[in-house]
Amino acid sequence: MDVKTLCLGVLSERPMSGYEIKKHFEDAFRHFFLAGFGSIYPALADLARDGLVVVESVEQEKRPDKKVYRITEPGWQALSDELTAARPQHRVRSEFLVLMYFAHLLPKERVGELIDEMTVHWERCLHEEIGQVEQSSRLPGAAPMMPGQRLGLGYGRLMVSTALAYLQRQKGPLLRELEALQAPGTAAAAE
Amino acid sequence: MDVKTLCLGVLSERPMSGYEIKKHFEDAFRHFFLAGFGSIYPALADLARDGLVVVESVEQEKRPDKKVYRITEPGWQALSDELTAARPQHRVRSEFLVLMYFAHLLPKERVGELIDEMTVHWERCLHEEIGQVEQSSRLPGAAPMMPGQRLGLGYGRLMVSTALAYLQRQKGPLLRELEALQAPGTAAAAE
DNA sequence: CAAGACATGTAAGGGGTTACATGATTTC
DNA sequence: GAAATCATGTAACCCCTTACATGTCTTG
Repeated sequence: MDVKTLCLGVLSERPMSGYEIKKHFEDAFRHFFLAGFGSIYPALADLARDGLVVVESVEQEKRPDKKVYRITEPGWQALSDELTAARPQHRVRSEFLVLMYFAHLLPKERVGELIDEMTVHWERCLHEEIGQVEQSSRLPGAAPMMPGQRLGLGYGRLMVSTALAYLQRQKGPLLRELEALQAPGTAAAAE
Repeated sequence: MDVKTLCLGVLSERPMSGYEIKKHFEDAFRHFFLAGFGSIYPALADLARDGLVVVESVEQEKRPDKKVYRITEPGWQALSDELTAARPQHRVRSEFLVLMYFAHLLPKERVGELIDEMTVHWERCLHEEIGQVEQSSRLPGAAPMMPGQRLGLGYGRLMVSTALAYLQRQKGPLLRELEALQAPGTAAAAE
């Protein structure tokens, strides 16, 4: 499943510009799918070329023109086909855990810093997410969240908070074990 | 951080062939970093070209020759530099959660199947992992696990089992909500 | 006055996945 | 007899990331 399908997907909710699509990506599936302008704009151009979306230029005052994309009938069909054919994959690529795996090769101060950095990152994730959920639920007329969207959001929050708690539990013990390794009787310094 | 660094990393434990490195990747960091032969073999060739590893061809009876790679002094330095410079990133790419996000566009039977498929996958993950941990701890002389390695393994197990429990909790409610959406008074079938 | 939001794109490059190519041995 | 394990590699391709390029308006 590629960025094109994701664009079609968000356009199934309502017409949007490329810029808005990126924001929507960040709001809706930040913790399981990300894409930059460099992938979104070419994807939209491809979709338009293939007739899966139509474009309308909207002039704006005091702003650059906006190109609003709207999904077409063939677009709905393509989206449906794509969603039906897609395998439910799920991959994690974590440089952080790789670094932890090799923690015994690093100074233990650095290991502590890495854990702290990850902690801060995940805490920000959690707060931003909660903020957004409150935003959407606050607006009375806003489109109600679909059940699957709630599931995804709940999943993200659960994973991040679980990971955070685990890290906090493990940090102390890990650093103590590393210390014990690096100085078993203070005799290992000279090779 | 790329496959080259990961190869150097596992070679810091002991000399290995490309084939063994792939197995090690699968054993040690299956749930946060994967690489196929198509990335490992070229990576090893690059490392050898740059003098970060040396190769020794080992002839075998009834088997193709093996090329055993060993890390060099410059290799240790490069590994150290790489680990020091690396940012602790952590990305998830989940087609499964994208599919759940668009669950309302799918037949609810398909949604159930997707959840079941993911459940089976994660259950297998968990069992294989437990099997491997038991294997390594059973062998008395085997290299004891480094603290960071235990952390990574624990993280993986916790995440997978948490995700599994969440999915099982949410499956029923999700399907019921989708049903309610698709038939609000049995009137939505005709567009 | 700087930073960030709004707004759209291109081009190069990098890195990984997939498929192809080959072949013996062991296990079910 | 088929499938899995052991064993190494190449080549094409695809997709994404990053950097570049441009400009206004608003907010701190």
